[in-house]
Amino acid sequence: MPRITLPDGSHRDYDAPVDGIRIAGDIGERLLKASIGLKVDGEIRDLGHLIESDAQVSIITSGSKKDDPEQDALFLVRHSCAHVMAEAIERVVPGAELVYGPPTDMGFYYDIRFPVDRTLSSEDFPAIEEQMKEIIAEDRPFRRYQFGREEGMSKLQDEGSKYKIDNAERAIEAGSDELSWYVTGELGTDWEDLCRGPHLPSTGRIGAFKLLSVASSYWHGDASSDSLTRVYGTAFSFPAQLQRHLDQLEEARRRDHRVIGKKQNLFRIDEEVGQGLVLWQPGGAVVRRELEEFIRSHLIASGYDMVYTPHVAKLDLYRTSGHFPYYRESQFPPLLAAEFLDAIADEGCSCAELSHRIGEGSVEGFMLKPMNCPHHIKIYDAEARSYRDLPVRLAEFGTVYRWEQSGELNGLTRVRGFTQDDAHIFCTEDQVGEELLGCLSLAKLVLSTLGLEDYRVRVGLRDTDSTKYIGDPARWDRAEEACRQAASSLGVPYVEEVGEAAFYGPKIDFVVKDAIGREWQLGTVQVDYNLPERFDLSYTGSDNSSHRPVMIHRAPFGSFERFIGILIEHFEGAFPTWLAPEQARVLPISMKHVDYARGIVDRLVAVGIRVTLDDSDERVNAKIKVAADERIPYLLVVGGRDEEAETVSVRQRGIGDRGAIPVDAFIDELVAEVRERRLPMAAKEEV
RNA sequence: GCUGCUGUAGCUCAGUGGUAGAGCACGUCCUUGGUAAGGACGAGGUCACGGGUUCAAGUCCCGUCAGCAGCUCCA
Repeated sequence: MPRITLPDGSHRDYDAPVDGIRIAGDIGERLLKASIGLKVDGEIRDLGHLIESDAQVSIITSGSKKDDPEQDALFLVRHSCAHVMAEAIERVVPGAELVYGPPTDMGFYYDIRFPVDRTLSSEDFPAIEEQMKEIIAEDRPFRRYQFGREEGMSKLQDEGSKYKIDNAERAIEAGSDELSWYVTGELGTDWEDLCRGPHLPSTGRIGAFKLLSVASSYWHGDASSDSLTRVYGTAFSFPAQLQRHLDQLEEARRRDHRVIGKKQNLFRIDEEVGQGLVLWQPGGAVVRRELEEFIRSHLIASGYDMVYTPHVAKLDLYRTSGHFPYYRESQFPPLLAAEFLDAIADEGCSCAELSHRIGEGSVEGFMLKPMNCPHHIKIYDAEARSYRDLPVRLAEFGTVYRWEQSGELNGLTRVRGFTQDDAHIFCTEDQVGEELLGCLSLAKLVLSTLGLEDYRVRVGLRDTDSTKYIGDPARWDRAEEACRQAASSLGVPYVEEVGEAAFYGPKIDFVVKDAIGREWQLGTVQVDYNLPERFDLSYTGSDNSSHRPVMIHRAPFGSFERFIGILIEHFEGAFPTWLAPEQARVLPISMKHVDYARGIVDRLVAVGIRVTLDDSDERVNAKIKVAADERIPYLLVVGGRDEEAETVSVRQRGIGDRGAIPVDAFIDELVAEVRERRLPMAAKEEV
């Protein structure tokens, strides 16, 4: 006799198993009409799911646009839309084999194996969408049919899809007693798919959908397995929701750092220079330099020593550190010493053999550095260290080179040569906690100055069941506790992730949220017991005996390339004045006022402002349009009236025309804004 | 690396087998203009690169390189 407890705490008793249609109908006609599914003891179910015993039940409705924090309704809509799309694709492309089609955070996809002579492209979308509209218009019910294991498996054997058989085997392995199919309409005549569900009551409840893209994927995510075609789409209960989603995608495209970077001449990636290798144009170089100076000033104030190290080192260094040849796949190939090449050529060494020797690491030469730590370790080790010297904090904006797969490269956010805000702290074990907190606090300060106030940290811990971690478990426990402590005392949200530690120590990752709510993974802080061991580092303790220091790697912003890419998108190219490549532009009303304008430029240059003069023979309207498109923070319009009164007429980005301001007062204001690294008002509000 | 799409002027793009185009930017001239594009004229291209098909290729085919979306990867 099920007792159904509703979210408001009230309950209804039934004397027989009951489904959601009955429950919703008992509550009210309007609720029934809006109902699309159930949540039974936290699990999403079909609206028609039969509840046989006492349960907590809430009814999922297509509901109002804001009223679905759990996205349960979207889950149902999207999952069902994936089925509708699959049916449509099978109609359009006979012989397509379905593999797997789940909903995702933003929509859904279906992985499909196409006949060898057929591929799918976005040109096929209109035909598929047409079929989907028909299926939705028919408003066919989703019906669930369950079979026992044997019966279900034999049905699948008859159908003969190895992918679906595999799905079923996995479901059974995961403990499922039965297999279920969903039929879109009538069993035997309409389309069906092996599926765990749940689904909408009928296809007509899909209010709006759109196919978005096509990509390839691998069966089981395994690159050596079958290659599948993945079709992406998204779906909502209401057309207005879809439109808002598409608007958001448009907003993200407008902020694309690759587009803005090109338009504002911040950086270039030139194919003759190489994939993933960034050329910083003068404008982008200003942003980077300002950021470097800002971070450097905080590093120095926090007790770091700045160092410089070369971009290459001998392979031996990386044999000691373990980077070569172990991580060979993600490094640029070694630079082989000329003497070495000559010598093995004399021996008659073939290319194949040379390649093999590189693979096993038995070559002599140099390598572009994939990490800065070995160099910093050598600087630590250059002096005899005592416990009184610790912690030693060595910082460098160190450029490293990594051979990212070509498909991974993306603007500034994934590149092959990049400069980290890197530092290595050598300390005693007792100092680890305090040093971790110092790293996090420094990052917090920098992020808040840039208006990136919304972020969280992830603490990566070891999986105690695994054997891949090196070092003393007791020491691991202490280091993990120190990471937890540091993260929690920072006062920002943090999550712990077991199994995410590096093999050599636990770590803390930064994830920031930008102006439109997207999350970006920045850098990490990592505790390392491995490298001090490999390089046999030591310090003399107060007991006059030798001890092993602990190392902390920290690059909280990751790299300048990625960080600036994120900043470009965060600010939509409208940098705060202190970072803006061009901070002000003087716009004379006519050529008669160019001399006065030039005088203003000189005065601003004298106080360190980056300012230019627009002496083009254009009207002021045109000059403003051009400068506004370039997102210049201050436009100073000057004409006869200003010349007489010693003023500039200020147009401020984001505010508009502020009218005439005495030159001295404006200069004071601008200098103060830059010195204090103030944020533009708009950016602050949005965060 | 894999799949799909794309590569034409500095930028954004049109051009589907028959004499390379537009807008912006750039140059010259006219205009001397008070808050989001005044006007005229001009210069600018090995149509990514290499092969092939064809009387004829920016256009069709193959390969290479590069970009984009996703997959996989990210010490």
